[in-house]
Amino acid sequence: MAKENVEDYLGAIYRLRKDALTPLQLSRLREHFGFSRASIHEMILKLAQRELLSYHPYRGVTLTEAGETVATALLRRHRLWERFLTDLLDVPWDKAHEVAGRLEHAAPETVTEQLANLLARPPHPAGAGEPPKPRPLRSLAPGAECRIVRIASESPDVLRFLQQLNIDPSSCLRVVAQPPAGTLVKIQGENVQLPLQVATVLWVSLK
Amino acid sequence: MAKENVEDYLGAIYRLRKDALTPLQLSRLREHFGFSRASIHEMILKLAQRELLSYHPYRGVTLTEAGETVATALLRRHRLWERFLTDLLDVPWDKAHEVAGRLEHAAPETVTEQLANLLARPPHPAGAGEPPKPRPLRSLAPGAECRIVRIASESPDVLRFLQQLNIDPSSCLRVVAQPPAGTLVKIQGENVQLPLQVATVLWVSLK
DNA sequence: TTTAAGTATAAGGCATACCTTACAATTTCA
DNA sequence: TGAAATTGTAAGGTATGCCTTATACTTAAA
Repeated sequence: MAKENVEDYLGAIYRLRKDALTPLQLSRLREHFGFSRASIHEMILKLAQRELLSYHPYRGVTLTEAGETVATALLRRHRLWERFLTDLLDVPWDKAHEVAGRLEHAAPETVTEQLANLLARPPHPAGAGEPPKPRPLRSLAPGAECRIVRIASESPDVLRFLQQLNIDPSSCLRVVAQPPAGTLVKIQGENVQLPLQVATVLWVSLK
Repeated sequence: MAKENVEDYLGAIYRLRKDALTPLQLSRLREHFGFSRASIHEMILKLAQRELLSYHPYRGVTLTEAGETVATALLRRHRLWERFLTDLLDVPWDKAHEVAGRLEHAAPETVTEQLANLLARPPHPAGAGEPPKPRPLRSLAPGAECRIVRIASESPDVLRFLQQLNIDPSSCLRVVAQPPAGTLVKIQGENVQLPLQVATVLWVSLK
């Protein structure tokens, strides 16, 4: 059983199960990977046997402690490679996510830690006080100016949408309106309507 | 047929066939990969069918133009990742070789080119004149001072030997003697006898 | 020229992670 | 409560890249 697949499954479960209260249904995994029901099921049984997760038929799966350790380590590596790609290599945001998904498996722990050191040298050595806490974009009142700090989605559709508008973490914008259908923002001098699907995954920090 | 395997075979053939005059025997590949004769044979037939190489039974294989293109591109990527790992992440030389062997498959061409840009910014912005041309260590007379610039081998034994002595590209040394059995050098204040197997793969630039 | 060493090839196997099809069990909701 | 939708499970299949064993062929050296 390939280490890479194990990690991918555990990582996906960790990330998809935002709501830590309920188990993650296998159909969510099915959507995510695009594999057949039977394949997902097969893998889940194997992972359960290894005690990396527990499986409750008709309910879903939950990571065990061991499984969560693997998943969080993977996530850390993923984020580091992603930052390396975007910050140092200027790879566009959505592509970085994809490539990081492969690099994260290729480099051993020790190497990734070195990568963390490299990235630790910040390009903008921090100013004075604490940075403002991130908040969901949807929580802002019209008129607010902010900077995007996180994109809480991995959906290719969402990432591509943002990519096309040249929006990435660090983009600055002003909220124009918050109609129910989404959020209207002014970014780089242009008014843009962000559909709910997109607006809800953006986290920003106020200016 | 996985892209990765194809590349590994073509890359190995390219590198092992130093002497471009004669085809590379399958037994060399067998030594290199440690696979069975039958497995090597099987892959070679597939690659020949794709016209990435030509196979002459009992003689060996030669890369076609297409095959060579793949191999040289791979080699370039390999070297870039290797430099990234050693120069920016301080990964030890032998480990960098191994890890680069996996990273080189994970990143697409475009990303690797960005990596080349990143590495192009030299840490020691070049001084005045041209850097001295590299020469084989064995060609130096006793007394010569030099810096290692290249290790023209991928044998794990050689790399490990050098690693243990803390010798890597950038190490400085002085030639003490050139007996037939190898090269006696003074490095970091210590006299070390480099066996021929090692001495012949070291390229240096004079100080 | 014969023989040993090296090389080619065929045939059959294994494990993995996918697949489809078909059917059974459970849950949800009208 | 009963039908519809979802989910689980079994059975059998595919492709890949590796394996071993066995036999046949070629080369090179005595």
